[in-house]
Amino acid sequence: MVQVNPMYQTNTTEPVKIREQAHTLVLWYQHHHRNMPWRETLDPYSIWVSETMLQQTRVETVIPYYHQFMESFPTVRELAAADEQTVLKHWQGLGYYSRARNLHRAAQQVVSLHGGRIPEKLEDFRALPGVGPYTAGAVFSIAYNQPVPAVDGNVLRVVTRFLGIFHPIETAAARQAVTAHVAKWLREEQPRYLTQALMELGATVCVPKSAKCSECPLADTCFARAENVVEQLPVRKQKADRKCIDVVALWWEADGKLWMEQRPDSGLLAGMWQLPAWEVGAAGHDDLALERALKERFAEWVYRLHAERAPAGDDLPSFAKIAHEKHVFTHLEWDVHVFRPIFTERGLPVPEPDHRRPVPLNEVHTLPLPRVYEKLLQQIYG
DNA sequence: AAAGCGGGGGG
DNA sequence: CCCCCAGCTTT
Repeated sequence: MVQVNPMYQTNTTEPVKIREQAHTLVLWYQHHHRNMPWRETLDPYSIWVSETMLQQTRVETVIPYYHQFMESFPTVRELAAADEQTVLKHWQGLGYYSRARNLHRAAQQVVSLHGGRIPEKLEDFRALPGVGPYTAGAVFSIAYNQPVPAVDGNVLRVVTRFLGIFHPIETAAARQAVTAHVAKWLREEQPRYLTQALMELGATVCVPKSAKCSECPLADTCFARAENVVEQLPVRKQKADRKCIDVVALWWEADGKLWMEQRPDSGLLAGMWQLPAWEVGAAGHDDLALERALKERFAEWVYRLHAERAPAGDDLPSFAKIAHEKHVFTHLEWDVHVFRPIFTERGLPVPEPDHRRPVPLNEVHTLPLPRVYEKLLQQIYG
């Protein structure tokens, strides 16, 4: 259990104070909120889509994706009926692609298990893939106006500052304390407005750096404001540092088609398409070492079914480097080096299409591509 | 509890 | 360069 500083406990947690705070928050929200596409509807499906896109993603980034997505999939039934690659294509560039695949599967479950209506029982909605405590709280409080807390990064920042919670926000104790306080506020106002007020306050006033405390409706009784520790909250644990990995990728064009590969069904960039590529270990290889590594992988792939025709080491085709792009993920870093084969006169065996297949050049852009490969293709096409 | 999972905007 | 964003799932 997280103890709130006793000095401020009476300021913040008395029932009459809770009511005042909730009222102040909603009043502030009604005067200062920004307009957003998903704030023009109470349709639970629309709000669910927007909340899913907004996970770990800024509002400005989401807006164009939201419009396109809702135009293509106006209802949960149309989303359920779409194929996964089409849904992923709509998500291209947003990141965290499991969100799209989970939302798609969840839509199918809504149709098959709930008759196409978004569940109104919290337990049922929460059981859908990709629906965690935040999303459930957001949809239920905003669309259904039910007092279910929606605690996101904004709310964690606002409330840890307001109450002076110094436990790292990754811990269950801190989140529980924040959630409990939000639950008290929710009972005093329309959940729909209270939830959005907290998020809006965190997004526009109680921001991570240079918070605008002079504009804050809670400034009077805010712990961090009074103690001058606004910039020190919330407390976060430090995360492990990134690994850097060299990746060799292949540009192999023949007969107007480009060899592409689909990534595995789980893990990083699951289900997305890229140039045939192989990770070759920690970054820092020189181009000669990279080419050598690619030769090995290439031979393993292309000559696998043609062992008798496999040329000896020096007779393998050589490769010319044609592009390079560094790409930073949250937990790792890729140095992607693209090589083009320089074919010998007798040519090469054609591999069996599996997760790799030749794609007509004018169809490559229809596949869902990770950002880094989007950039590389752009570089190479010119 | 910790790690895996994208991408970009802003200080 | 670092931080962190309307988080969820798996281990």
